[in-house]
Amino acid sequence: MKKLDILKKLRTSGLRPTKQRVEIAKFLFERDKTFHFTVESLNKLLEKKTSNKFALATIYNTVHAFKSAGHLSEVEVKGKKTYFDTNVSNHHHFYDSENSELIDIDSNDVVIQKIPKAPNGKKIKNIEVFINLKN
Amino acid sequence: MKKLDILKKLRTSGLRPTKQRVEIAKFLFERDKTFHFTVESLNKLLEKKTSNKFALATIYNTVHAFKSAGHLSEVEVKGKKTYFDTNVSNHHHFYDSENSELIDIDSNDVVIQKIPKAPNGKKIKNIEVFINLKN
DNA sequence: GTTTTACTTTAGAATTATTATAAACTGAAA
DNA sequence: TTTCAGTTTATAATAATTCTAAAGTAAAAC
Repeated sequence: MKKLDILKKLRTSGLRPTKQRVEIAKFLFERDKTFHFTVESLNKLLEKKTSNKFALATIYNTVHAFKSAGHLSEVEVKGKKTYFDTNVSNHHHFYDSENSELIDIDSNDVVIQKIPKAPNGKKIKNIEVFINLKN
Repeated sequence: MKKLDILKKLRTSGLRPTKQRVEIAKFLFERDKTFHFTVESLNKLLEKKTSNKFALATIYNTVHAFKSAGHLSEVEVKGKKTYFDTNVSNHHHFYDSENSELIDIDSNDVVIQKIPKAPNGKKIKNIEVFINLKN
């Protein structure tokens, strides 16, 4: 994803392309593979990789703004930190608790044959499959 | 589950049956349906239902002790609070984000036809299916 | 282009959930 | 009963996140 696309991505989702947002968006979205992170890990990586330093609150603000705009998704992981994922399409995860690592699973690699129907008056929004790993 | 069974349950898992543990265990395990809770919700319910009041730290200690002993399981739910479940068998969940409610799904009600193989050197520990609900 | 305006960033305080501490307490072994 | 290790408790500490309000800045209005 090129810089122009980043600007477009931000603008079309109603996010003013400030230098912080552009910098963070480039870091997050200019990559081939999907990227999983917590605010803490993102902060550390940004400190290393970019010359700019961002207030921690800015990273929280930005990540939430990106999530609300649909550019990031939140992943269910046990523990107190929130995990985010640059893959916003419908997909699943391996979770390796040894090193707290998430690995994407393509939606087509999981086939569910049978699921219960939703309770009274509710509908199914989405299904998330979590495969926990051990050594 | 009767009181004697509660005592046995605690003793056989190496937990000294103190009056706090017995009281909390009775509240958690003497019921037909499975029970989902956070430490906060459990604390509130215990305040109402029992005459005794427990230090918050005791509830944390006790819940963790029960979890370590295999009497409670932890459920993956987005957000910062930790959810626990009195159902420790292998099963799945509906999650209704409208009212932060978890509903158990019997293991047999979900059939997975195809899953990817685990990454290099890793094995699959377990599979958790999460069905998010909407209205 | 300058001014204005609304949105954004920032540092630090506040909040929330959880864990640690250390003194007092209590089951159960001796 | 005495002893002792395990437990409870109030409180302090920590960790992750959110709030606040002042200063900064992108983009609209002039």
